[in-house]
Amino acid sequence: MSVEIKIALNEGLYLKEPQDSKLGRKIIQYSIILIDEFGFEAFTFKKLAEKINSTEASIYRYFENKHILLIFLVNWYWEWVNYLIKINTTNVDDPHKKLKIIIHSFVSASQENPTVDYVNESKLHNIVIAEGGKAYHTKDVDNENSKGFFTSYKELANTVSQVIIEIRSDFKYPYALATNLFEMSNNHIYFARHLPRLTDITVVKDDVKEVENMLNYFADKLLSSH
Amino acid sequence: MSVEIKIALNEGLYLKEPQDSKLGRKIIQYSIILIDEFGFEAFTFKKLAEKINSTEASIYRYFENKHILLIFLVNWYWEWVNYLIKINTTNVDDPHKKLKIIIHSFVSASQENPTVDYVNESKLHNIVIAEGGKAYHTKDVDNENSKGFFTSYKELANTVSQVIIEIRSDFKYPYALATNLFEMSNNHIYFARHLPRLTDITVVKDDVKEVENMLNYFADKLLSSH
DNA sequence: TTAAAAAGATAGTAATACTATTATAATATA
DNA sequence: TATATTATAATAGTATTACTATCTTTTTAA
Repeated sequence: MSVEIKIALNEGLYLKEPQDSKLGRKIIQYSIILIDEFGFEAFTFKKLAEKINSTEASIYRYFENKHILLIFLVNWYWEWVNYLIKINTTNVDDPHKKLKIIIHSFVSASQENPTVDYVNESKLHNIVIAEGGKAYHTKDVDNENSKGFFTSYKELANTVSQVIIEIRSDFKYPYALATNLFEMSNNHIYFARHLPRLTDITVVKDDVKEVENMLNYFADKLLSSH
Repeated sequence: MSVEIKIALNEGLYLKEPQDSKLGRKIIQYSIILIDEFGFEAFTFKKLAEKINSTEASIYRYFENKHILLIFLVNWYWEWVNYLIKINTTNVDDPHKKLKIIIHSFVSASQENPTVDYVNESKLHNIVIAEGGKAYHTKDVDNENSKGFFTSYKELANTVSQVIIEIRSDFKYPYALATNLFEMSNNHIYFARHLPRLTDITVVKDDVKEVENMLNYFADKLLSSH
């Protein structure tokens, strides 16, 4: 038995649902590979078209431009993490345990099953780490936000904040802590790899347990009652 | 009496020191204004040249490209904040007080004196908030890091981490907390303005006291001894 | 089998991110 | 004050990027 997953994303993010056609899935698959390899700035639809033996024009039938494609991919990741958190926390009652599972999902969702065959979750996580902020750090953010392009992130923040409130209902900053744990996870994996003097932890060969320990320490301390 | 400040930055960041000539200072001044107005992606040397009645070629004599210019500006900000922290914490012995001053500098360095006449510190802070991450989220980060392009951020992180260690010498994550306070400050000002459901605080008319309170709360709680 | 939809092929445009060259203006030094 | 040096401006040009348009061929679905 295999589990079929199709992650439903805001319809404004694509001109034609890429998950429903062969070419669309190839666009997702190879855009992840190329953005991971060359970085977002050097990534172009032309290079992608060459890679998948298609044309720029065909790719433009799916995505308005590469910026929207990036938002699509990052949303996919947010949804994916939210989905994993949900299945991994069902039947878990202790909110402290739930938060540990959440933090584990933040640092290593990419190593989880089930996987979607045209998405390399590990590379996608690297894209979120290195380029994710560019999805919403743009002059068009208010307009894009009004179209619901960042709803998945808000839902993820909401999921996490609910658990935080379960732990301590009087905690003043549940949303900020939720987003901060997510951002901090990505930031410090990036720092450990590229700017190690900006952090205390190390990441050796994708072993992110130090990041996980740090996030658990921060969360526990911030949510402790004394 | 006026205080002359010249912030010394890594020499690899420019082809010719822009702070030493009229045109160079105009490039700094109006690049800040234009990046703040149009965002980094839509900002071009051509637009800047038109704005200051000069030419693209002349600007290219100062900066290799707009990405390096962004790194220059962000470095300028990091140095500026570090400088303010230093003068505002001299003769302050209590490290708790020092950390409060640091946090105040993070959220509102731009409202401090003394100022440099060709730098609008408030707009520069907005650039750091909205575009700052793009300075080091690039495929070239390791190469640029090896040239010392991010030294100012590391020095800032070091300054702050020393104070953290003064407060609690056994704290395991002084650098991570230092950078996290800085990143969190910028992130949550941005979230409050553009993606309010990702945070708990509000920022009305550049009044960032809620962010400041939140950072103080986080820092105190994380560094409390029980 | 046939029509509709999807994809491919090709061409073209405006803007971007530069580089090169030459001319002119400002400044520094003898 | 003349002259050399340097800085800036003016102009032109190129490769690449980020698209748009149109037409043909292939695939799929009724």
